[in-house]
Amino acid sequence: MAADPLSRVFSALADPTRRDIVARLAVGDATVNELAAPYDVTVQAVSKHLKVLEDAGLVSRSREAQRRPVHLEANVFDLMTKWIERYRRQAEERYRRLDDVLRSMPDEPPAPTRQEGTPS
Amino acid sequence: MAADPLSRVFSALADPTRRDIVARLAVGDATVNELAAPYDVTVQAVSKHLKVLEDAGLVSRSREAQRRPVHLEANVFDLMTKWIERYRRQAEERYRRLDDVLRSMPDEPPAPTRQEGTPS
DNA sequence: GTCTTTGTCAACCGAGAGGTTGAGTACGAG
DNA sequence: CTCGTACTCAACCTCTCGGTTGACAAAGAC
Repeated sequence: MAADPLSRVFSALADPTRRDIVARLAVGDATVNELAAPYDVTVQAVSKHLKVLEDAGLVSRSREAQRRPVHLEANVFDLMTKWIERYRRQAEERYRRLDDVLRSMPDEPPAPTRQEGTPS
Repeated sequence: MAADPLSRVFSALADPTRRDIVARLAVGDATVNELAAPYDVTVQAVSKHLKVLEDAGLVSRSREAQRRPVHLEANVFDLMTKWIERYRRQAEERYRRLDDVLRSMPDEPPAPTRQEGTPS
């Protein structure tokens, strides 16, 4: 089922229906039937989607009579955001440095490390 | 192949190998063979992973003799970050409001809207 | 008690993902 | 031109995913 938490969260949100459900839940808690209403799929299918979201930690389900209100756990987003920010920053930093290097390189390329066009 | 861009990006990053490749590329561009080296899978498999990343817009491949240097396109992360931030903020805002309501509710619960026990 | 509502579980199905091997392409080196 | 290197394309295989139907559990309503 994808062992690591990060894979679970990413793959949970890789489905448009599930992202839609998350968007709906951001407004407020809802029952399974309420969540299923907008889509032309069976309630069972939505129940499966909720299980995926729950396994990813994005959602929690409590018990209340025969209803199972679904609640969005927004804090799990942090896991993704941290991962994304880390590599974006790293890549942008690298880009900035490369830019500096290119700027401080008037004519003579001093032994390129690897990857280089050094066009004409 | 998942029509919408957001699904493509999320599902591209749902695989640990692909996230690893992204992490590697954040350090600097690399060829397919260099990227394949750390893993015990064939070069073809890595090439497929790169195609997925490329289709998601996370990566670009140029031509340089017979090498195909792979480059990380960090700006696509924005798509995800925006989506995530939107609903996280919304959910947190909702939580804050609920908190306010609970705080400004001394004893008497004034007509519960939905979902409520309010026993006896 | 029986009936209805709400939701889950199990089994099945078709499509796609991720892996393999094998052949083919593109390019520089000799 | 021939050879080796770097990579991709095609076919195949297995396993997972999203959907279905059908049966079941749990808890009010009557």
